[in-house]
Amino acid sequence: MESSAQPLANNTGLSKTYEFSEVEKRWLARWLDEKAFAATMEPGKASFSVVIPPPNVTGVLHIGHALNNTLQDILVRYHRMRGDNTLWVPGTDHAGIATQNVVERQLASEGKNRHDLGRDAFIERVWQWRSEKGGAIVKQLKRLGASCDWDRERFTMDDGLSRAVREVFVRLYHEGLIYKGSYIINWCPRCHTALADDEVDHEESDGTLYHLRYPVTNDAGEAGDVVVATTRPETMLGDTAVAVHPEDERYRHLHGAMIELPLTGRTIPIICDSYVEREFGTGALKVTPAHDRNDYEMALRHQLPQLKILDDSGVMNENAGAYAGQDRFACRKQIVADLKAQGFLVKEEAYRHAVGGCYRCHTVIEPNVSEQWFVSVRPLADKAVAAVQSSRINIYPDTWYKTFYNWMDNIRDWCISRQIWWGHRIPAWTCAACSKVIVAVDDPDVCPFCGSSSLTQEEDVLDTWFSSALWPFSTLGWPQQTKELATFYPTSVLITSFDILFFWVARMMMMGLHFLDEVPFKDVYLHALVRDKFGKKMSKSTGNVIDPLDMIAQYGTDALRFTLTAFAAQGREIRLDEERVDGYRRFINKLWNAARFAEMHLSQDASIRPLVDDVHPKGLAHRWILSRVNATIREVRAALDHYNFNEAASSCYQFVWHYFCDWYLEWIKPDLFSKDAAVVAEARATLLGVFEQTLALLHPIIPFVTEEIWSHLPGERGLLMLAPFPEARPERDDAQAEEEMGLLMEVISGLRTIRTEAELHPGAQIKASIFCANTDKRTILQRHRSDIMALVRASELDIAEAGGVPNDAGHALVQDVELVVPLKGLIDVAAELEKLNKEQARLELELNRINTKLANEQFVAKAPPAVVAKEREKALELATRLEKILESINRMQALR
RNA sequence: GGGCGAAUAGCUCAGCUGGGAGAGCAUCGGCCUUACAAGCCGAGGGUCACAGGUUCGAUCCCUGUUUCGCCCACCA
Repeated sequence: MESSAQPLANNTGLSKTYEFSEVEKRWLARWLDEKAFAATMEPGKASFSVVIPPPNVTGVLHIGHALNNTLQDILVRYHRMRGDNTLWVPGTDHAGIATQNVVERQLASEGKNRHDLGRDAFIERVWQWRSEKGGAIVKQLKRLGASCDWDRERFTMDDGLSRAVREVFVRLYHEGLIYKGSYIINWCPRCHTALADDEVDHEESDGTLYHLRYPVTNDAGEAGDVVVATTRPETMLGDTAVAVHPEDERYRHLHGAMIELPLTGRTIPIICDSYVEREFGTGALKVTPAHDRNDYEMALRHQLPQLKILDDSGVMNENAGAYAGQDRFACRKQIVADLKAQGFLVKEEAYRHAVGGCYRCHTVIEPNVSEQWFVSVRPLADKAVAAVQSSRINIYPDTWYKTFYNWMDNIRDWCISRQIWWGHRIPAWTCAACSKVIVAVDDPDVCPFCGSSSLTQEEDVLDTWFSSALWPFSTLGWPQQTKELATFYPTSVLITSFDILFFWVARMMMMGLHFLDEVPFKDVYLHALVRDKFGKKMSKSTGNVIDPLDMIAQYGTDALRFTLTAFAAQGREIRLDEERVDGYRRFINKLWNAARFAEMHLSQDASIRPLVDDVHPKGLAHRWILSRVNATIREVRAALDHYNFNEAASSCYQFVWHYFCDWYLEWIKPDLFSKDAAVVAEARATLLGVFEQTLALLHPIIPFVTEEIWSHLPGERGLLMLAPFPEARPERDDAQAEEEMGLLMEVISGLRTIRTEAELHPGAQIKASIFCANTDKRTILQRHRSDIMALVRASELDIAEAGGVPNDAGHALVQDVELVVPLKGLIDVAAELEKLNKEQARLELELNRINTKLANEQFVAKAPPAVVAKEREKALELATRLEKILESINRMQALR
């Protein structure tokens, strides 16, 4: 057929501007309709699987989710395109306390509480809430483009997972790794439940350190005083001893003495314990075993009684005597006042210290002694540590290893019971007849020990993290031996935020290794927290929250995804700046416009064939861009294989904008418009081939725009998301083309610089000379003479071995090549000079005016300093501009 | 108290086992050149925190200092 020298009709399929909102909606629907995200389990293929860190069912998508799920989606799409059996399991977490709080608030607004409903009705109510509102985050994840296998969505409370929870609990119990015991735990007086150590947030706060005088009664008759220091004076009502360090000389005479505890009339002993820090406070420590962990442990060592003075709501109980019924903080004030009145308060000093709060509701937690269920984690932790040490699990970035080991070495038993209703109720029953405890997977009807049918199930539920710990295998069907489990366990990588390394990641390792004897995931990638651009944590109260849904609405999902990817450098906190999102939106737009250009040249050419493997274009630019594509493919693959997401993004960006658009497309324009059909065909084929590869390469990061463009490229094609991921083809590496293009690009840039510096009109045609003594380089330059001329707008270009540089010429040297552009005669010097002179006059006038103003003492003294400063700035600016104008004038005059 | 990390252009950051100091944004100058002014072509801008050391050579490795940030921890 005839080659077309005309641009093809403007009636292209791609709209002039990229309407991301419409495109995203359309493709998401299509992907879901076609079940393109569904896992495959074809024999003989490699497997790639990921389980989503299940967001709380109460959650809404925040920027952290957006980051987390973008990174997962990139890997999942990448591996799916590589042809692996790929599964991404989605789901949500029942989030015990958080969800119960939400529903309780709802009830409160109706003037009710959960006890009004009773346990069963309340749980029913939570399920109802979940079916109405619990799916919000799932929709948002879809909108983000998350290519999860949505038909496999799981919920930590659904039947299968609940079954797994029971199975695990029962097995651990019978192995002696779960036990019930009385111990001091963190108690939230608002949520009315125990909290694990890591569910307590310690925050610095300003408090007061009270020094209290306790009178000593000594049998020998030498009465004296001991002064103790405390931040929580109300707990003195529960003191059962005062401790001093055994080697503290100051208190040696008091060993074995007794103290008359003020306000209570109780008498308590002085004990010696080396836990006491002699340097702190007075060196004497009041001991309140029921309400302080260290005191509790000390009390065990000394067989001291535990006296509880607070109830579960943080209200003083009957043991508080006259203070019973007071709230703990009100009581604190009262006690201080009373002690002061009776002369027992020695001093108060301001004191900054860390106070523990409930991680859900931020209520100050109260250490409390109670009956709880625990997991003995030591044996489980040892397996996890061994797996990491032997590299069966790798952690990225590797800075986390040390933290991980350190934490695992100091791990304590895990308190797994929670005194709430929403969650997996502990599968333990007590027989009223024989008092034995039955722990079983299935609800027992009768006591297996005595046959009695009066069994009472444990009231407590399990810590939310208990079920999350099973997530990698419970979601795959365990305890059944499913095909999914066989295909996808262990999962390939876990991507999560570092702040749940211990809550969750470590516990998954323990459970996976214990029950399946295999790691739950081979790699762990811990990403940073997303902060604002000043490095501050985002929080509603600070008002610096960047809402991903806003970003999506404003800039598009792809722009947000690309931004997050570009920021995801390992081991670095992410300071998200909205301007960057806008910047990457422009990148998407650039890609869109390149697509429009490509489409213009490709769409109506029925004979167009994409580049096939055994065809090798001859044109330098084609060879060069194919070589660049190869390099980029390698970079992106290597980056993704090593979780260097930012590098993948930056390679793509560099390739698309600078190699492909700035150089390649500009370079091949003459080819595309050529009269020579072979030249046109080669250009079109290469353009199509390269563009296809580019889209495929970018797809994992920006799925929507790439899929849309892909669908408009000529030829029958399926979904891009299921197309093969590009592979580097060594036969297309072309060092020679890279070198030649490198030289030409430098020469062209050099000539452009001369043009710009000479202040030539960009449209003006120049006559340039190039002198190059190097024969090889000169040959290259001569071969591409017309390319150079096109790209620097030269009407004439001499390429010679050597020559002289005239005085009135722009001159530059790149790669041993002298670039010369004679300036004379290229522009209308007279007209230019007139323009410049006018500008000079204008600037001088203005400058004069400001200088006069600044010379005026009155002005400088009385005007607001900011105004004066601004005037000075302006003067400086004008002066520099004037200087430049004068330079130009000089140059012009030299040309005359 | 223990541990970890960071310090590179005005801003946000790359710089992946030692040899060229880089990107995006912002700034300045010039352009609506037939994909893109959401663009193009150019330009300016850095004692790579500081001080030592190793090396032919240090942003990079070592030591110390300073300043930030984070995590863990029972000093009441």
